[in-house]
Amino acid sequence: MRADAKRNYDKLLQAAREVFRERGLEAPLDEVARRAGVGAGTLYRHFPTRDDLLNALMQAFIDRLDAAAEAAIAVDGSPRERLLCWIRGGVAEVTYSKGAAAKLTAALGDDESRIATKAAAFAQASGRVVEALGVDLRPGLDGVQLARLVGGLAMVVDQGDLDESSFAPLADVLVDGLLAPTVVGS
Amino acid sequence: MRADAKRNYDKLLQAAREVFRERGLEAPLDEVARRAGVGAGTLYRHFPTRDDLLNALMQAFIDRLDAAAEAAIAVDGSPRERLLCWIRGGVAEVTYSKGAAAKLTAALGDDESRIATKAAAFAQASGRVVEALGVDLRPGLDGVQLARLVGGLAMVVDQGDLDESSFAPLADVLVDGLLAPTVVGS
DNA sequence: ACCTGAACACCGTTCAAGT
DNA sequence: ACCTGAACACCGTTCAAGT
Repeated sequence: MRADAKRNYDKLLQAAREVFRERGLEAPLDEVARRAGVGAGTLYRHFPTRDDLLNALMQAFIDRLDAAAEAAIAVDGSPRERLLCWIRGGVAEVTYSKGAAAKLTAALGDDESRIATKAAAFAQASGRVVEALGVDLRPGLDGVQLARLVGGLAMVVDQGDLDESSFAPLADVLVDGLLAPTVVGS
Repeated sequence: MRADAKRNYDKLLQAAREVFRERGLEAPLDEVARRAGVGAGTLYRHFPTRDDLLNALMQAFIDRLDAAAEAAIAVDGSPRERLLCWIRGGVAEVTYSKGAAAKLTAALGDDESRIATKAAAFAQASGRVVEALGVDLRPGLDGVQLARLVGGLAMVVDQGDLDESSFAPLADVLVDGLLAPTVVGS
């Protein structure tokens, strides 16, 4: 890639990061080009669709999501506490940008999605938590299912601008439902 | 309301019902006006915003939701079966139109929403199920919380086009988390 | 009173002309 | 090769002119 192209590519990513954070993932793309100081055509050359731009932005997001999963697995406490840590961490990361939860959850079952690799990373991070919790979880649960539930809760938070006191009881319901019957109520 | 105005109002509702069903809740409004055979201005006179149009359409939807709640309460079986019936019925109604789940869930905590009355009806239907299940449910649960969880699951189904086999385990997680600890695992 | 539809605004997307 | 930005298309919304 030519030096000026690389520079424009980076300027677009930085501008998109700012614009999407301020105005959500449906923000006008011409604002992204304008703030990056490039023509509209340059944006479309580098990122043919909005989701391609989003996909490039999401690398850092996935890194944080992986870190949240590792942190949850490493929690020194009960299975319940480890699971709750992942649900809290996962929801917090996935709701970082308005609309991201819906896009990621939709991409979980769609290989054709432009952000399919990011959704797969979300499912894999969930899968690592599932494996770490092992027999403490209800049998048959897999990473995709857990990611869907975390994504669903994240969408509720995203749509409703829920604060901590509204979020906590919903997370509790999810945790109790996810734990193996013998552990529930302990 | 003048006779011709009433006629246009009804034609717009019928056209919107068809267009929203075919193309989702974000379908172009000029298509609604075109199919109703009226000018664009007439649409905006009767329904200043898209959500006002949606709100008018949703009356029938709320009636079906109420019926689903009554049916769940009347189920001759365990609390688990009654709750599962409501979750299945609620999700089925709320996902009837693509995008409806997200709109309704967002409106659950927003009195300013143009569909606030419909969201309130959703919460009340959930609340009736909560009351009917009484001590079988985890303590502290209210209709809004249950509606949020049903809405979250409905958004997951809506976003991912889930089939029955993918939906069932997620509904099971929710049911187990919602039941009182002493009942879980029975 | 209510309706029509042309007109304007906004934004996504393309492409001819430039460097 | 890559970039620019004018141009086109689409759709939401308004409003002057009609009935």
